[in-house]
Amino acid sequence: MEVDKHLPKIIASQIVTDIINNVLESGEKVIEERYANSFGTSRGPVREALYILENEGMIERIPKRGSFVKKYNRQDLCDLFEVRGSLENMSLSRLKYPLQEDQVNEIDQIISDMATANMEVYAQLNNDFHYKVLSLSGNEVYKNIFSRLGTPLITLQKLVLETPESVKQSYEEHKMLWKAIKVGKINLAKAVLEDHIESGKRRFYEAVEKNKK
Amino acid sequence: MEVDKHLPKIIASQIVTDIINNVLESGEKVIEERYANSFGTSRGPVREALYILENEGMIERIPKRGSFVKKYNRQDLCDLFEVRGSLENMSLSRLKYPLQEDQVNEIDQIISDMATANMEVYAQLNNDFHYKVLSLSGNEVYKNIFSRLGTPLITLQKLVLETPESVKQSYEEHKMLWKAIKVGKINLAKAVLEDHIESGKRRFYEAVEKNKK
DNA sequence: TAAGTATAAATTGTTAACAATTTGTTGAAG
DNA sequence: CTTCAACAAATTGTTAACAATTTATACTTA
Repeated sequence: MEVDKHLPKIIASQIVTDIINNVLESGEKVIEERYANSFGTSRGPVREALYILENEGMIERIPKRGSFVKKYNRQDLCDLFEVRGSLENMSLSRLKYPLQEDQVNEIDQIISDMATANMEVYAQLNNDFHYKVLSLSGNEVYKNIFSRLGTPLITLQKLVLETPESVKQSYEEHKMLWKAIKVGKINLAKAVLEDHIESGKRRFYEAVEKNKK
Repeated sequence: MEVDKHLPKIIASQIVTDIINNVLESGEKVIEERYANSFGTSRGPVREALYILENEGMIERIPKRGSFVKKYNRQDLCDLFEVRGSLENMSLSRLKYPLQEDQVNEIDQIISDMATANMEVYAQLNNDFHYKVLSLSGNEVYKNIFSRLGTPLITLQKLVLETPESVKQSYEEHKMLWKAIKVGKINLAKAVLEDHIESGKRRFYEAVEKNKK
């Protein structure tokens, strides 16, 4: 990971961490001055961080009221899955073969890392995988939109991937998808992707039901 | 139009106007102090306006370098069309009949206004139409993403809708699409939408070719 | 002239104080 | 007990000055 000296981004990343770890709860107000104090800065950079996070879909800013941790309901999260999948599906139509070797190697590495990753790491690798696959098409617009959808999904992947079995199943799906892409079977890849999205949604619903109890 | 007293939004809207009217050219640097002076404010609110516009895809902010009017190439714009269409397509699957009467009336009104609108107004109405259609599904995530794609498209619609004939053709397409939605023929609507996207892209390419000369 | 370097100017980043607004609290009136 | 108004506290919005950085300019040297 590269170190980013841009202060607002550092603060933004800390806020995301706090959201993931439930230091900040869903719907909670994020008070500028508190983060300013905890970083020993003024409110300016915190403000900018909040704008960045609004862009990433983690924060909802209401003028003169404040910034709140964005609440997603079940439907919202399924929609995020769905839109992300749809973008990825479209990007598959754009692939140019042969694929670039370095990009292939990167994704190979992600798949390989997935095999032994714990839940937290897996959630991040999962996001990386989908981002890299989308990036294969070289499409800037898709990449841009994707990166705006990804962050909320990472935070919820932890919930979805509750059991080792669901991680295992997700892993197998990724391996299958990647194989289909590598050998250029686009239509197969699209079908696998569609299945992957469906089972992702299903796992998500199951996890939510479980958490209710 | 409602008056918004939130200063950064007012400034943001002025910057968008300047971009549309080519007062600010594509790729040009937007200097904070100039807008601060022209509004008689400090740089703070201008800064926030630029954050907002970054979120809307109109501005690209590069840390410590500045804010630039975002450049879109032909491929980017086609992709924006495509993603917007894809979102709209997905939302069509979510429609619940009977449609809400007030929403139907609003869209009827837009279609009606389109008949006599000039190019500038038409571009805005066009965006409104697609947004309202998407909103019929009540899907917050789709609406959210859509509103992040829309602004750059408005600015370019003026280019696409150069001739009265292309406006006329676009108008007929919208009428057809809306009719199909109203009578609940979703699959027909999807087909019409797909055509609409394709012809939109085609008109865009033609416009670009023309402008080259 | 060309390339590189020191300097100056312009611009963005950050801060701390103040203004405006919203939110919370208390107490009086019904 | 509830409702409402006045006040107090907390928080966001804005400002102006200063710091850090980038960009432009002029100058030196080969």
